[in-house]
Amino acid sequence: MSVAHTRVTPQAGGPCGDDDCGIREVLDRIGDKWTVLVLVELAKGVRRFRELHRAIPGISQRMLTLTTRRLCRDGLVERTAYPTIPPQVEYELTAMGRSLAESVQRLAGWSREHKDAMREARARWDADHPGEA
Amino acid sequence: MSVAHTRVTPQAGGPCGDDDCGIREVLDRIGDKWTVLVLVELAKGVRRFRELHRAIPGISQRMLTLTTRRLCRDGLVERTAYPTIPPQVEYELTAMGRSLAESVQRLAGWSREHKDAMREARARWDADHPGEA
DNA sequence: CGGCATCCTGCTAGATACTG
DNA sequence: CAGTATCTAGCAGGATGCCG
Repeated sequence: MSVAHTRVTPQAGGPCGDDDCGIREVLDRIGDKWTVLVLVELAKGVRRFRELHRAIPGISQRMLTLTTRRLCRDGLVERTAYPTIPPQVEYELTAMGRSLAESVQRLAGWSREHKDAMREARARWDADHPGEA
Repeated sequence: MSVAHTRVTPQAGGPCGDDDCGIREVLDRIGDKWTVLVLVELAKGVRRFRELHRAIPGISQRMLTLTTRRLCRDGLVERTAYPTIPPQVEYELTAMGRSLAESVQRLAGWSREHKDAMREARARWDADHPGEA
């Protein structure tokens, strides 16, 4: 994801000008390591910070904070903080966020359908190309 | 996108075990900086190396080579080399590759539909949060 | 033309420690 | 509990030069 994405600066009307620029735009948002996982978890319902943290094994507090913040900034997630003690913060998908989560899950569907075929293709390729790391 | 993705090691049956693992799998393949652009360009038809290079502004030879190779390895692209002089290599989507390109373009559609809404959301957020980089 | 090898850099994200 | 701050490493990706 973001993948160090130093914007591709697609000049309008250029070769890739019309149909792929949109793609890079989404990928700059969901292409990173954690965003989709948060998205999918929130698609199941409202979640507190801690709950997200536990639901997504391996994510650090820092990355969860950064990821949720970016999602909020883009209007995909709504953050509600209750000034209780101890503090309590709830995250919830917005309508747009739910819509994105759906699209993303459709892509996940593709992945599940073709996972085996890809695994086989890779095995075949690796067999034919012995000199690979 | 590969995004330095050090595999999330999702234990089966875990909290995110069922519906997101598939997502990471695709994103590990299309989440990087160039894959989707190549995919989309090839969706338009057979392309030679040079043609791809010109069609995707900003990509380096190295990254184009790496990207096409990964796509070949995964069975999404077929590579045909003609041993002419000078050499000539053609790239073409496989059936699976076309199917993925379609899914990806649907996601791009989402992006185009919501681009403005996200831009506005971001503007609003930035206005409300002055202390940001 | 198409591709590989090498070096170098900047960003992403992990680890750790500290606050309200 | 829900963050923030800092420091660091590792890798993606850019630039350049050579080969068949």
